[in-house]
Amino acid sequence: MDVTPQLLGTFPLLRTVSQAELEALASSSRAEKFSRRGVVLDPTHQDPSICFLFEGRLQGVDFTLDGREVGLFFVEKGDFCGEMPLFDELARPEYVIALSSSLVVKVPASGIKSIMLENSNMMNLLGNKLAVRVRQLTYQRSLLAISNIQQRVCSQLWMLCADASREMEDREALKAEILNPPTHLEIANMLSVSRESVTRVFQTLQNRQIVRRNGQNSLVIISPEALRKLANGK
Amino acid sequence: MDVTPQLLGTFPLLRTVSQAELEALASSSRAEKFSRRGVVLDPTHQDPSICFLFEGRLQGVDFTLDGREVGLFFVEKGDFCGEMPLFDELARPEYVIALSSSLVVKVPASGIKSIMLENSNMMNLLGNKLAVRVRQLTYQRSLLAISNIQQRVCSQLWMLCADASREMEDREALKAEILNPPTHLEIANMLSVSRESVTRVFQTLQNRQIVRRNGQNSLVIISPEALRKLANGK
DNA sequence: GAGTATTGGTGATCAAGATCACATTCCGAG
DNA sequence: CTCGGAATGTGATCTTGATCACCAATACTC
Repeated sequence: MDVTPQLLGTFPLLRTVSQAELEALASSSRAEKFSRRGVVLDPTHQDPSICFLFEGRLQGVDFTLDGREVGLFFVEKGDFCGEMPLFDELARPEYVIALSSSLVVKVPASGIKSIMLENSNMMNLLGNKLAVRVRQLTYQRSLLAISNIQQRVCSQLWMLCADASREMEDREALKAEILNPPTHLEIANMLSVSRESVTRVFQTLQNRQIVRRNGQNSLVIISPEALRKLANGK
Repeated sequence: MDVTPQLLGTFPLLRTVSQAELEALASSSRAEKFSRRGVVLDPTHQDPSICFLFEGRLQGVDFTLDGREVGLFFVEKGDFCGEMPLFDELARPEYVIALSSSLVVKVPASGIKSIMLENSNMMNLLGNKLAVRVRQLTYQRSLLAISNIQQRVCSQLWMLCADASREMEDREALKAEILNPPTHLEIANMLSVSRESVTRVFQTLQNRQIVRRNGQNSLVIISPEALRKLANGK
């Protein structure tokens, strides 16, 4: 499918890129469709590209030594992913799949790289992205270091909760709803605990009226305060 | 203590910075000495700085929710740390302490930031640093996801081994010696297992002639191959 | 609407590793 | 040299969560 310079210009990262450069990028880019669970980025692939998400939802995943799949981060509409090779020639640890049917624009990393070296606004956005990633990973690391399972699950829920409220641009009040919550199995894999343990934690949370399922794509946090306390082991 | 522009110029990151800019940086920098376990960087501190290590050895650390200290990465002579605030205004998750008596030069982040926006070589080095950090964290994350303790400890040893060989610029042959190895307790904290478990793993490794203590600041990997096998659960 | 895959729920058993309680060795400081 | 504090070594016990073996509900497909 064809990619127009106008389309590329709608993405925040490329807002400050000149018309001429956008045209050059557009001509070497291509739009691709992926269905649910389609592999958008594969680290083994040569010729790396940056993926701009036009429609749908993506997820960065990793694999444990024993082959389980673990969700790492989400990519929402208007955002991009695959930026690691811009800074690091070595094999990047990036696997990205589509969570729902998605439309992405793939732009070769080389093209972006030459532009970004001259464009400090872009550099800043990219650097910021990496910094956010470092913070996220550090937090995930600290989650995995928690030995008590109940705390671990609650902390993860707490993080999802915080993520959700950030997206809502509602920074003050913590939004007490998680949309499209991961399944028990997915949470279990993220935290490397057994699926059954996650289910049991959810049972006690529901019994104590701390969370509630609201249909299959919404989880309501009734009492964020109680959740936070459990997450901190009180 | 006074900082000369010449001194700053010796650091790889600042090699491409002009004399005039180095002078400006030098005048707002200061050299500081830290003794073992001194706090070099504190995230709660306002007015962030980049730390260039002139002499000694530093370590980035994090704290678990229950207050244990966990080593994350090392900073060697000639390297720098504290770069996160250059890309991210928000609270950075960086605590850096001195492992041995160290001499560092602290340069205000604001000064570096304005220079790096114009200096694409510097930008590249900084971006690369962040990318390396992301890869490291991803790997550490995957270590913590391993459920078997023996595998976990062996994987960590394997990583230390790889780190050591990278520093030696001896990329081909894996160096079979770890200098200044962490104590059992430190390894235990990194992997969030009990200190006793680490000791027991080391016992079996020594019994099987896979590793050997060589004085108190060297650990020799006699059979890297056997170690790798254990790390992969074989 | 029937059949199948996915998700969620629950008890019983079991093993790995945490915890506790020590002993020992090592090392630096005075 | 001696003292004190790390670091290491090792058994005994106990707890937690993994594993197994199911069932129930739901939703996805044909």
